[in-house]
Parts: sequence; C-alpha cells; structure tokens
Amino acid sequence: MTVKTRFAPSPTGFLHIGGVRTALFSWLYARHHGGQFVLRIEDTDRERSTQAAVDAIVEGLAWLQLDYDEGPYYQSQRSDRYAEQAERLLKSGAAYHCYCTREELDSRRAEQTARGENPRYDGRCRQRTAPVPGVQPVLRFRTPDTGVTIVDDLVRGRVEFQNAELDDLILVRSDGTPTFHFGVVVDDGDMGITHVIRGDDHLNNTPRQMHMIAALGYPVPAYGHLPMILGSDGAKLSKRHGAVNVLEYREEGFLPDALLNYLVRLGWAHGDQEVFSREEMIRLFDIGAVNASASRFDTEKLKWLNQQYLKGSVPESLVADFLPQVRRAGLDPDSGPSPAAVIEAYRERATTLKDLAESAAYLYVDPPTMDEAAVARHLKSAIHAPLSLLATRLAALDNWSRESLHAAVASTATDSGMGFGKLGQPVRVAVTGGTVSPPIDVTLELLGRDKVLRRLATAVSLTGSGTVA
RNA sequence: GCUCCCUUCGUCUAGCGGUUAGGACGCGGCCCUCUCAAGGCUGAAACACGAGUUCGAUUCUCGUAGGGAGCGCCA
Repeated sequence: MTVKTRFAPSPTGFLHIGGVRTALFSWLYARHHGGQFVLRIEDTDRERSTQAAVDAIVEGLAWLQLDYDEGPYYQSQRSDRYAEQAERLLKSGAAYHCYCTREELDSRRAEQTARGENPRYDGRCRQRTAPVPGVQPVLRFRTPDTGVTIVDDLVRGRVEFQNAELDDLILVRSDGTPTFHFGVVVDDGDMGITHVIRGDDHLNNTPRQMHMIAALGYPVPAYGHLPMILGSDGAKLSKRHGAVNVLEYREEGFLPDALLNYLVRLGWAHGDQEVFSREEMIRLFDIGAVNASASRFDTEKLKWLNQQYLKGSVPESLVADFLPQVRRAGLDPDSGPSPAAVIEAYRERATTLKDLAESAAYLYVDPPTMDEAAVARHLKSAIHAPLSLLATRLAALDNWSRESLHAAVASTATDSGMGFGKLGQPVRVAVTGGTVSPPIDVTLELLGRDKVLRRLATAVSLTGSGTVA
C-alpha cells in the first residue's frame, strides 16, 4: 500500500506554528514511506475563509519547502461530490433528515447541561417519516447506538469510545453545504488518504468519522493525533507569545530548516540528537515515537538552532535572505562590503539574519552612530598618538588584507608600548562606533580603506582636541 | 457536568523493571581571548501524589490531584 497523507488547514487566518508542525509530521510520514502528500484547503465555511489566508498557507509551505504532490484541492469546489455522497447515505438509510430547529436544539442542550448530562442530539428525527412544512432540514448521520469503536492511534495507542456516547452529526446544513466532518470524510476517501495525521483536538471526532467513512464504503485510514504546542507559559499559543504566523519567522530572520528542526523536536526525539538535516529527518522520523503530551514553544532554543544553521551554512547561500534584512534595517546593501563577507564575519555571533544585519549597521552607515559611553571610555587623549601612528601606517599599507592589517595594529601597539588589546578596543570604537565587532583585523578589512582612514582621522582629531580627558 | 487525552530538571526530551536517571536550550563558574561571540571543561536543576503487582518500580495496574481537548447547521 502506498502511503498518502494530507495537510488540511482551513483558511481562516495565517498559517500558524502549530499547523506547520502538523504539516511537517504529516509530510515527514509520507516522505519517510516514499508516499504522497496532499494539500487540501477546507473552506466549507465560506464566511470565514479568505483568499489571503490561502495565499499565506501556500507561501508558508513554500518557504519551508514542504512540497505536496497533489493540490491544493478546495472543498468549496467539490460541492457536487458531497451532494452525491449525501444522497447515497440518505438512500441507504445511513443518514436521515432532521427538522429540529436551532432554537429547539439549543434549549434541549441547555436542559441536558443543567441535568449534568453530556449535551448531545437525542436522535428524535430518526423516526420521522414526513417532512415538517416550512422547515429546511439538515442531513444527519445515523451513528450506532451500541458497541464500542476503537481508534488504534499511531501516537496514542488504543483508545476506546462507547458508541452510545456519540450522537448523530450533521452532514449537510439546511442551506445544502457540507459540514467539516462530512467534507473531511468524503475527501479523505476520494483522495485515498491512508494516514490521517492531525491535531489531537480531533481525537474525539475520530470514531464518528470512522463510522461515516465506513458507511460510505471507503477503507478506514489509520489515524495519528499530534499533541498541541503551547506558549512558553503553558497557555494556548497566541499572538501575545510573539510570532505565531510562520511568515513572521522569516521576517525575524530565521532559516526554514532551523524552524523545521526545532519543530520536529517538539514531541519527537531520536536519542540525544538535536540537529537534523532534512534528509535525516525524513530517514529517522517515526510517528510511533511521537510523544503524547503537549509541549511548549521555546524561542530561546529556536534561536540556538538558528545560530547552528547560520554557522553551518555556506555564506553565499544566505545572501538572498540576508539582503532584505539589510534593507529592513534601513540600510543600503550597496553602501557596504560584499554580503557574503559580512555573513562570514558575523554568522557565529548572530542568532538571526535580522540581528546579523542590525549588528553590522556600522558597515553601511557613514559616519556610524557613536556610542557615547564607549567613546568617553576608550577615546581618551592617551590614545591619540597610537591612533595617529596607526592611521599613518594604514594609509601607507599597500595590501589591505586581514594579515597585513593585523600586523600593522600589532606593530603599532608594540611601538607604542602597549598590548594589542589596549589599542584594539579604541580602534574598534573609532571605526565601528561601539565596543562589539568581529576581530579587529576582520573588521578593518570589511570596512575598507576609505571608511577606516576617515573614521580614524576623526578619532585622531577628537582625541587630540583636548576636549576629551 | 459528561466523554476522551496528558504528567521525567524552568523548557525540549532519553529511558521501555535493577542506571551515579542521560543529552540539549537557558542559567552559574572556569579556560581560551583585541571586544562580542563561537568553542572546550564544569556546576546547580527532574521521575506530581497515593495505593497495589513485583525480590525490586521513573518504567506495569488502579486511584487522587493538576493540566488539556471535545461536547455547534465552526473547523
């Protein structure tokens, strides 16, 4: 049997991080087994579905490179098929018309709740033979009253449900549109889905869907219900926890592989391994090893992983994602050194591409923003002469390379009777405006001769003016 | 309320009857060092509770407590 899984989001908002994890596990399962992965848009709720949300889903999956073999299918385009299957169920007696109004249903539910019962449809229209004039009926599925339904869940194990606890679900609304439950079942059947991997909020719906899918004559798929992802405080993940929209992670400068790597470790592990390439994820993923308990989203660990990926990447491969970050920081990429060189110098001291761009701002802005406290501390009159000597030597340097720059700084320090660090830090402040940057030779090389000489000259006059103690 | 699910360091997790309960993030310390990082070493930090089963429970069973989900003509 060829494995076929699907990701079936409803386009009522952006693609959130929990959805991505579901998509990832479903995709991994398919890829691991050499099967197929389908994208299906569940837009039966026309009111809340938007094209913008569909676009965000497609774009998010594309960014993460979670590729699908079929789709996107749209439930809104399959109405005829649902109507056809509804008719079949009605004819076979597996479904029936229900004329109860919403008001009646609501008040009965209220009574049941008041009595401490599980609010559920009482099945009274099962026996009805004649239509009720003036009422447009819904179609309900006749769920068995007795027996148990066993869900052999891929992640939960065996879960039993008493059929008597299950009520008759609505398949088709009074306006003729299919409900989510019906759409899912018909689609999974038609599309030949063999493994349904989804959030565990659907576990309770599973036995009823199994009955429906069997009544329709489809083979019942295997199910795997994934635990939720919570916010760092243990509450349901929401906007106040920071980014929940995947595309915001791109804007924040995270790499897609890092995000996927982080997500795959939420609820799943392979021994002590933390870093997984895509190929390793596919090869090692085992849905049977997925945890049953919910986990919290920890941005700190994501950042660490992102840095691991930054360090491990070839700088050139990050350029395309880096340039937009430079622009977003209000900087002009053309006013700085080669992007690959900046990435090379910074990738092990940045957690995201965004902060990489921000920390490198002095390479682009001329003159750089000066940190006043750093200036006061490091650019004192005592450093005037060494700085001046260094400026002279650098101006005479005919090879602007890391090695010769390092030699120039070192010899200047020696000749000035000071240690390398005593000179290095003032130079750093002079040319970057701050106290933090890559090694001084790398920094000077990156900045280039013009900027370095200009900035040193400024510092030389500043320290020699007598206005700084 | 009813049904179902979950419970190992702060967090993500390994463990699948006998372990000094391991790793990772974060946090502290030390080393390295021109700053910041990175890297190396290192420290603190967990089996929710109570009964069983067993020679022996983190591990198996049942309760309790605490979390979560579902109970819509939403998905």
